[in-house]
Amino acid sequence: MKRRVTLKDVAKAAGFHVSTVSRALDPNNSHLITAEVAQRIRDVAEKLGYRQNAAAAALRTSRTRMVGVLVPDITNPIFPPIIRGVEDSLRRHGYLSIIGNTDGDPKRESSLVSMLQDRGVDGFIIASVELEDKAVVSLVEDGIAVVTVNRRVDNPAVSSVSNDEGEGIRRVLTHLVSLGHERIAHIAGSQRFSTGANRYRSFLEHREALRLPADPELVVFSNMYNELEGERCVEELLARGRRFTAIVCANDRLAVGAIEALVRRGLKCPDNVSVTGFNDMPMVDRLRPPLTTVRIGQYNVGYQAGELLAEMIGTGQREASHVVLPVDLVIRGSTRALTTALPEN
Amino acid sequence: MKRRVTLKDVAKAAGFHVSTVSRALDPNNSHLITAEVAQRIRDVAEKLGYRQNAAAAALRTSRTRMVGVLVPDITNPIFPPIIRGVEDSLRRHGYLSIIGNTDGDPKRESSLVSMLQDRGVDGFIIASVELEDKAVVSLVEDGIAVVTVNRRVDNPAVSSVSNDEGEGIRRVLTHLVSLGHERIAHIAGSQRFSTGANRYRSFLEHREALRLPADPELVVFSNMYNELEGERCVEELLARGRRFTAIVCANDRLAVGAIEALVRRGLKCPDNVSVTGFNDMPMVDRLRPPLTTVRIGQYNVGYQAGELLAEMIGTGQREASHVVLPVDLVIRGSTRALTTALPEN
DNA sequence: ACAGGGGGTGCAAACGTTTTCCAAGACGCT
DNA sequence: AGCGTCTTGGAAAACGTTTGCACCCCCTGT
Repeated sequence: MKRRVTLKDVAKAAGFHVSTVSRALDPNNSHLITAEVAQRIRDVAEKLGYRQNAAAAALRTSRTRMVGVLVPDITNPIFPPIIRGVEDSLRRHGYLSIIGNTDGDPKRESSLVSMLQDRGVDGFIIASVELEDKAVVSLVEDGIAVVTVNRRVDNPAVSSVSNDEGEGIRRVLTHLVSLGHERIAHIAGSQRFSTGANRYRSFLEHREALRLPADPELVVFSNMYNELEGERCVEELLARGRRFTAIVCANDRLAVGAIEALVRRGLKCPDNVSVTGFNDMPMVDRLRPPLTTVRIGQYNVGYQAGELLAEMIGTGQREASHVVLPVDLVIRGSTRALTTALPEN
Repeated sequence: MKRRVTLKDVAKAAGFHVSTVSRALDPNNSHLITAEVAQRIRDVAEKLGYRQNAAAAALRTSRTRMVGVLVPDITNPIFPPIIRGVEDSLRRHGYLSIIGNTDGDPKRESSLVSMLQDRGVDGFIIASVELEDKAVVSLVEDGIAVVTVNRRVDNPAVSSVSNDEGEGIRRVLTHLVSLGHERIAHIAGSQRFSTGANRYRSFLEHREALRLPADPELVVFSNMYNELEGERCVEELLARGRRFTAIVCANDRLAVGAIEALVRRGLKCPDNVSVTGFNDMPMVDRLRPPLTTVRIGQYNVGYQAGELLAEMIGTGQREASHVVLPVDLVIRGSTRALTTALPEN
């Protein structure tokens, strides 16, 4: 384990002062140095295998070129592509991403945030955000660069990159209507999450625009985005005894659970009930039936968030911007036309 | 954005020298200080909201309390639970994990490694490893703490935490044999990966031990762990015209592709051919048919790797150890007894 | 009583950069 | 030729910690 090559070593070898070497090696300052000298220095540095000591640079500049990336749980298949997008984007700008899992717990989130602040990260990308998230808001108020991704905080001063959820829901509903469905239920996400709230709001909005029956009993709220909750919500829906021919779920995992519960109750999807999801998670195209869902550009959302953050850090600009990316409806086997031959029950 | 509180501030406020403060705040050195003084200093630090400047500490000690975690692709559902385990374990020891995706590309891997070395990480956990991985081996030779996880490098000096793959394959084979299968095919993983090589070797070994027909034409090698390769391999198997009643796949994704290709050729799983996977990925229990597979403790593998690495870093111990964790056979619907009369039909 | 010892604290020197401030020389302009 | 401006590169001061060493004081044993 040999000692690392420092600026001083390079300076000695090249016959210049360390400050000159520092300038020559920094693309932003190398113009202060005669091109020829700079080149010679770079050659020597290369030959000696010089590598900047990040800690020293960070100490001097108080910039670490690291950013914190907070997600609820990397194990949830929605997030890896987003993270991947973030990383790919940020790496191109020379930033390293440090990922933390919050488990959707505000305590854990703020503990992670302060842990990362101790490490001096230059900014945050946060996917793990509730509608009211004081930790995030206070970061922004402290002038730290923050971009929320996928979800959004209830405060326009916080930059965000998200999907056009309203459009996704609109597409789902018009698709179902075009298949003849009218009594359409909704398994909504938790209203603490911006996704849950958005999709629910859009559901109401477009249901009205499409002049569908506005029965409040057709909406049931889940507490978490998982299969079990999907099952529970279907049970509850059935218990209410209202007739419905389709269910719009706020999320794929809810939809998977919903289908499971329907089958258990002897109802077939899509024969008796059409079901839609949201997100287009991996594998949902391989289920029986393959899930009709809204595809969001997960990687792209992450990538754009990375770009936005890099720009905010680079320019010091703190004015919030809000990027909304388009979504696609993916029609598969879990939705089917409502034929009149079906019994009214 | 107020200035950060430094040791000096605390020292001034508490009326002690900064070195005393430093010692009081460091659990490893606080015993050098009168308990009462140490407590008073800690109180002051707390009140002022002192937070250590990680860059300065890293510069001084040349330890960053960060580790690099390299995986092929975080988007592959095998890895998130492993990463999660690694992170949870390392965080408990005060380390932050930096994740990098290598895409299985040795160039990218070594570029990431050196990028992380520049950042001065204290060690590496590497899941993205080929049987011969010079980058990894040279890290170890340089005295850097490295643990490979899930996969293993072809050099006993490199510590590893992995699954008992041989046992997994043995269980699969004995399960199939107990169902009456004899002509069992194998879709092997790429032999560049330790997983692929291990599972193939175990397949041969236990096939012989179980006195099954040893037809080399019943083995086909995939190039990558994905569904498309699974399909291709089944096509190839069918093209060879050998009879087989079961396929042991080196990986769940290969199995999913295999079933798809079988169906396309009019063969039903499990009715005509039983298929098994490996890994027990999320969702494979919800496929039709649900996949019989080998469950590996992904989270635990990661967690153990984290523990091992933390110990290596802490003690400076570089002697390699190899942890092998047990696996489980999960029997689901993709395997069925080979009988002419199906009772449950 | 005094030497020796040890525990507790202060001092100051690093760690490797970046960057401000200067000096000196080059060059252009009148 | 003289003056001012620009370019180039050197000196040195930080950045905030940790840590070997010196120092002081008090305690103890002979």
